[in-house]
Amino acid sequence: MSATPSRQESQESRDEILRAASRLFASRGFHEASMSEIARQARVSKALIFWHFKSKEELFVAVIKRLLEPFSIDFATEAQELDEREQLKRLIELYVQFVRDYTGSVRFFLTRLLRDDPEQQGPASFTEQIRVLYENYRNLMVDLIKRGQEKGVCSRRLDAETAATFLLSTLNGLLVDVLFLRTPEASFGNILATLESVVFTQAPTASADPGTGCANG
Amino acid sequence: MSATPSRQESQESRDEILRAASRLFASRGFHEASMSEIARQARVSKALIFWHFKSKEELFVAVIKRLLEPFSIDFATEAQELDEREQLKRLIELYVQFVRDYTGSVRFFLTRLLRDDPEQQGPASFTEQIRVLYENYRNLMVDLIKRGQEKGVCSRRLDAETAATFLLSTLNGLLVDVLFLRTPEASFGNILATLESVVFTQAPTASADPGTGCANG
DNA sequence: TAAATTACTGACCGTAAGGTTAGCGCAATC
DNA sequence: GATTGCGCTAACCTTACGGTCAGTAATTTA
Repeated sequence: MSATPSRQESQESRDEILRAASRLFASRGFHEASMSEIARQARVSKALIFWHFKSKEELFVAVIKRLLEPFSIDFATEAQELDEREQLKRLIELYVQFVRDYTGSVRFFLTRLLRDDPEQQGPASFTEQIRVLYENYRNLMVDLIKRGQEKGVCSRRLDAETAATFLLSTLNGLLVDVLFLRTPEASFGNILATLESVVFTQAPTASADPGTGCANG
Repeated sequence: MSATPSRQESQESRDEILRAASRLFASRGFHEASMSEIARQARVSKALIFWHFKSKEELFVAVIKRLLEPFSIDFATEAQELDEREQLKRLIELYVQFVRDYTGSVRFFLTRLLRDDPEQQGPASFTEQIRVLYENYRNLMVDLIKRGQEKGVCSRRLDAETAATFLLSTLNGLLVDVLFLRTPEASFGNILATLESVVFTQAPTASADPGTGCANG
């Protein structure tokens, strides 16, 4: 805990910088987050940042990498013995949980996604990375629904692709509501239940469920 | 079309500036859009911008006002003789259409919404304005659903508030999909149909509808 | 037609940004 | 125990920003 630099403290200062940078990039965006401010918050000199990372852009990329880490859920091995219904529920739960836990990062991602101008970007671009991640999650969902439909657990009213899009859209929308418009989360559970009533067939495993699924006039 | 300024050309140059500013603010955000670049694109001197608007912030506000104009839909008078079912459909259609027509503005709004940090803002803030607009739209929807439920046109499986949240969430999610992730719009129609099957009771006015609403096992 | 006003510009200013450089103190290597 | 190199900083450089100002040619007012 002294001012004597060592191999190990180098790593620590690097981390400190990444933490400060994450915070600032997330709350202000790339351009409004200044290197001086990052340095101040990380309690190091600005020059040290440029010693660790050769440009602001490189620092940014490092931050992104770090934020993206928790996304790599090894879902396949995590929830193998559950049936399709429960696996799907768990997948949705993971999504909601992730957004809750990493709200800052999600905001950050969305901001970047929104800003990056349409099309024409290298395949290694940030937008592309996120799209791939999202696609993977989505594919997992499509597979689950397909298998669920084969076993009669999922409704066939929509094909799996459409059902997944529907599911994800509503989840994303809920996310937008809470994140952007700051709607109270009151109706959240209710809505998830409705969602489930759309993708699943009638519940075999009973749970606290007020509505009985299908209303007619 | 000469270089002679006149009362009328003042208005024209002002418009030119607003157009350029809209474009740049939308594509780059507030901070990355520089006054010099706006001036260049509007083909006027930077000083003229400061003659029309006393600061960058003021220019920005003027741009916002302009972008917000098309939002004021006088829906009430537009679709009075339709029944609740058709009115709701029309309301959804308007939303989708708006997002399609003003994608740039919507991106812009979202970016702002995302950036403005949580809470603590004057009630006249931009975020607040948009939230009010959104609330109005939402209330319209809630009212329609309530009336629809009374007349048996809308399903009672969800209370009107929750149903509206559900509807809007999915719409927003679809929007995010198309806007952020650039998912093909293929499944769009299918999903809207599903949405309708959730909020409405069984269709009295028949249309091309493959699924029969309720599947069991 | 002289004075005042309007619409406009080029040159300029202070500030803050991203980035560089010269060099410091400490730790390990020989 | 001198030398090498790592971790780090203060001070500096260049560039681009938002914004100002003095001035000018045309138009309106008198």
